[in-house]
Amino acid sequence: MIEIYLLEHLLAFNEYGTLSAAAEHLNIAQPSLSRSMQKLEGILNVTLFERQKNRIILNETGKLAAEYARRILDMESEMERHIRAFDRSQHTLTIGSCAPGPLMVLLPKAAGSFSDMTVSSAIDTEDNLIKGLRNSEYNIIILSKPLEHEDIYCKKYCTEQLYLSVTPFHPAASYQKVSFADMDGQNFIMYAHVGFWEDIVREKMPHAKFFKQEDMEAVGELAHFSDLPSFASDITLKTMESRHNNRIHIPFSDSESLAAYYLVCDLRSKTKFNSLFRAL
Amino acid sequence: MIEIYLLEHLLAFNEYGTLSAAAEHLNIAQPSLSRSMQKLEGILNVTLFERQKNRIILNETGKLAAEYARRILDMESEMERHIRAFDRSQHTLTIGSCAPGPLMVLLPKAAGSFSDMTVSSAIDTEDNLIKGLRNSEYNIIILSKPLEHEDIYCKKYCTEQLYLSVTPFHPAASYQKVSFADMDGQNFIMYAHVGFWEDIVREKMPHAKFFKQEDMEAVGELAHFSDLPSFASDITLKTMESRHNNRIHIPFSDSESLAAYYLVCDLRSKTKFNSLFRAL
DNA sequence: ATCACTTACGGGTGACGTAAAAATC
DNA sequence: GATTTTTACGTCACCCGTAAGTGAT
Repeated sequence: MIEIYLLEHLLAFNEYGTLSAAAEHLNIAQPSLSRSMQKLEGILNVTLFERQKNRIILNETGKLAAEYARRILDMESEMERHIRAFDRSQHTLTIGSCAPGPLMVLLPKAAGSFSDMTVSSAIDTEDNLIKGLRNSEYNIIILSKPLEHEDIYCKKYCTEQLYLSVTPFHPAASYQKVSFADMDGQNFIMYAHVGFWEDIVREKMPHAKFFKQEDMEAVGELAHFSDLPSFASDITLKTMESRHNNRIHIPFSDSESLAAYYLVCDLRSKTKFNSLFRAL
Repeated sequence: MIEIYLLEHLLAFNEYGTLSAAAEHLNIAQPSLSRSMQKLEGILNVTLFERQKNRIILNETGKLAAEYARRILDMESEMERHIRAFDRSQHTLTIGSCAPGPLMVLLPKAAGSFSDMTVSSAIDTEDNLIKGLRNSEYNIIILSKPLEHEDIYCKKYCTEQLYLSVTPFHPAASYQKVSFADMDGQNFIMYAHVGFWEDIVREKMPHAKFFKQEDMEAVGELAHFSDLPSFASDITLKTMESRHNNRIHIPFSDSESLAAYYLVCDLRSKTKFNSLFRAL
């Protein structure tokens, strides 16, 4: 059998035209390369070069050999790349969600159920989530609507109620409930990665402005030191105690302010996640 | 890079299920194979096996690796096979003909023009000749009709006149000319590989019987020691003097008994054969 | 003289074999 | 006890580098 290093040497010679130049690029001595080419000819029992006294050129057979060398080396590279990627995917659980709320609940449990795996997560649009599930970029996705399909497992997970978060001095502070219409036109502090919530508040409060903060900490800081209203939810109020500071939280009354979440995964991989699903 | 021997080892393990069995078939010691598998994992920086105390099994990543190993080794085998075949074809000139006559003239000249190449020849049907030229099984073919095509070079080569060969005691021995109809119904000795001539004599003498001889020598022997008529041509009479022994040769009068031959080759390879074509 | 290739020779890596240990059946 | 895998250790092959030689530019 022809070992890979011989194919690499052949390919380098094909690329650089002389043994010396190719040897230079391969970081080996030139006589080594000379011997490699002779060895190749010996293994194949075929002449690959036209040899002049101080010049060596691939003949037609040699060019064919170089072509095969290229293909084989390409396939080896692909093998290494693909196997490493596959191994990564075997040890990584990627969860995509249409909103951060359900991740706050799910991620700790996932980390517990799959302690040997790296759990990563992302907020994405529902369309991208579904696409990503199909091409294995996501292992589990969380949608705000159920997804019915023969190859898909889908299970209702939890709900999330949106709250308005204001200082005690805000006019709405004494309300029991508040509607989007009540707050339209005001300026809000908002976390940048709220997923589908952004679509909802922009649609329901078309005249409002939203000061988006990339950093979750920044939202807390700004809310603490400014009078601007912001958002919260039953989930964030439970998981992030700090958000209560000096703020009054009033549930929105509109039906859109109550979201239902659905856990979705590929039916083939459902068994892998059963331990997690049962723990919910 | 992963050397080929590692892929061979992996594939053998995949096939035989245990290191010991695979090592046996590879004709290496079993610890060597154990180390090869560890080395593979090291190069890829990936776990390929589920290891129990005295058992080792490919995991999903390992199965994927074995699949790639199979593909790469298959491609290597194909490379070796193809290159050796190509090299052979580079040193072999294969001439196919619809009849043996023109080969008798052409082969010596081809051997002279291409002294560094092996010249081989075959008699075949015209359909097979044309197919064989297209897929490079033949480099040059000789047809009884011209072949017009944009990628094809075609040149009139020579003619061949068919003769009847009889003993002086045969009724036809005194004829100046003889027609196929005159001889229909008689028994002939015939060389088995006369190509398209067989179609012609069978068609023109539907009631004749032909005793086909695989061996060219056998035709001469039988003709010498029997009274049965046989065939000759202006070409065979010129190139094989022995055929004259005790025989009278009378030309057939039918138009079909005069064949015209055409040299045909691929237009791309015409330059390679120019020296031969000019020598004609 | 410089460049390009080949041959000759010595060195070090690493692939292999043998031996032995540990674990399972 | 038989089988299977892993670790340890010594050996030898072979791949590489250096040096030297030949021929061409």
